[in-house]
Amino acid sequence: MLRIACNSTRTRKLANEFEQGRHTSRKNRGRGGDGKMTIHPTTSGEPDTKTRILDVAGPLFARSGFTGTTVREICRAAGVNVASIKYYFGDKESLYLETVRLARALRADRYPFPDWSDDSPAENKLFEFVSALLRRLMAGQAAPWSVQLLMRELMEPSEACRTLVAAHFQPVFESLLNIIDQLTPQPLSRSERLKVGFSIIGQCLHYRFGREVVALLVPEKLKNEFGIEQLASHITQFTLAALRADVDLESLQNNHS
Amino acid sequence: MLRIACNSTRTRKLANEFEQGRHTSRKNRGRGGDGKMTIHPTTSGEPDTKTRILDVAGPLFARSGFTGTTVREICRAAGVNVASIKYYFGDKESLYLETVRLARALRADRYPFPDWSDDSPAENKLFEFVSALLRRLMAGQAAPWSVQLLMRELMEPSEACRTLVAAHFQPVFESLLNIIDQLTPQPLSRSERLKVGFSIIGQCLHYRFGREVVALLVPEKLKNEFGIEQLASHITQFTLAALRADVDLESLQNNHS
DNA sequence: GCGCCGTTAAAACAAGTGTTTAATAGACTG
DNA sequence: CAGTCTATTAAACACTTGTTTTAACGGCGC
Repeated sequence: MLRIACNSTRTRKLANEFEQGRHTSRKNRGRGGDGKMTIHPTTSGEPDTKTRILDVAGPLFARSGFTGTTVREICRAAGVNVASIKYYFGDKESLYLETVRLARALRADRYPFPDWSDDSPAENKLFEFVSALLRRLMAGQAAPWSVQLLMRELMEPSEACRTLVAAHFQPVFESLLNIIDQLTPQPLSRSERLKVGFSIIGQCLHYRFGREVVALLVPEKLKNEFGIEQLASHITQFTLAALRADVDLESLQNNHS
Repeated sequence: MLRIACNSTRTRKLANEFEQGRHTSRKNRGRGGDGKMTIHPTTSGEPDTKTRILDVAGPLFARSGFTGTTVREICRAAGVNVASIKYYFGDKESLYLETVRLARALRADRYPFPDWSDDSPAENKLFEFVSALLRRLMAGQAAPWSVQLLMRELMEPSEACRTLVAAHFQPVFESLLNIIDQLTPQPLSRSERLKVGFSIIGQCLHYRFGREVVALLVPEKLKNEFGIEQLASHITQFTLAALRADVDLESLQNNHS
């Protein structure tokens, strides 16, 4: 079971660690940022301005996206002046990039995808994978902002952090492919392997991306049969059945033109 | 095979027919719009201003969405003054609504989903369905703007036309459910039926919604194995296999807690 | 002619946007 | 204390957004 509560104190701490080696963005023409890096002038427990901005920008960007979030909104929430963004990050886009990087760092540290020991049967691993993915996708409001932000980037990556996001999701997908390998007695072709992988995460992602359609098409009284556990169970069964019977269908390959 | 070319002359004509019974929006405080409906003052072939706006707003909204499109952009493209939008539609949102309605009318008239005769085997119907859906989803730039716009609304419906869009996609989904019924010897439970339907369209939609991820995860040299025909073939086989073997898996139902 | 009416045009409006300036306060150093 | 550097502020800047005003144009009946 995944913990999805977000400890804000820990977030701030990690944000601080993270900024140490990172905060020289290319457009940083401000007087702050790079330089001799004085250790916090105020020795009180109060987090400094830069940390406060990052702390508050994450959830906002995660909720409303890049263009949907204004710098004034961020600064108001953080209780700082609008000029601080230029001072510490250069411009809005650099702040966004920094936020995505922070999200990735938080996620990698605290929410690694389960790396199951090899003794459990592959069927269980598949269920666990689907279940975990669904949980993250559907958490929505309840999910930590880092998850929301990365999911948003997964849907429509910004040009700037496309590779960053790819690097983040690649190993997840890779572990799914490994599970698939364990489920298929004879190895699939490279492209078949990928397509099966996409069929699985496609079934999962649909409940997020197509959330609105699902809500419209499922009658109210059946909604209680669409819980995460039940969906994960269905997707797992559907996939296992497809993989079991896959061999019989090779003959149908060229049935259609 | 579906025709996806968009005849602009025909579009204009339909737009005119369409406006006849429709163009009294609630916020229409302008002098034009409702009233005695004078038949085109200029008898030349040149389309009037309202039609020109609608004609040009459709593709723009389809490409960039509601907030991504500015009224000035529309008016510049249509060669009309910005005030015309208030005059004919009241405001931007009403124009957008009108555009969605027009898209729906165009789609319903010209691109009905295939309503196969009952003699062809259900397996073929499934392939045709998946193939048609994929084609519409992936057409992207090449698709008529009406399809693009409705697909956009499918992903994130505007509050205003949620029911409109639902009414549009409902019968499509219904026909998929019918195909599923024909493929399963003993009838599925109501929720199972829906879940199988979602598994199918989920696999399809993923190649649109998760387009970016797919592009990142498929190595360049395998890209040619991800054409629409091949994907449709895979999804069809995957689904058929799952449905065939579905019975054996009922026992696994309560395997996980 | 004259006024009427539907239509269009240019300009202004008010409220945003990201960004930048110039000034200020507060430390620390010489 | 003066000087310098960091940090922060209020205000302005330049621009875009949707919307609205005001005036002018052009055909029409009288």
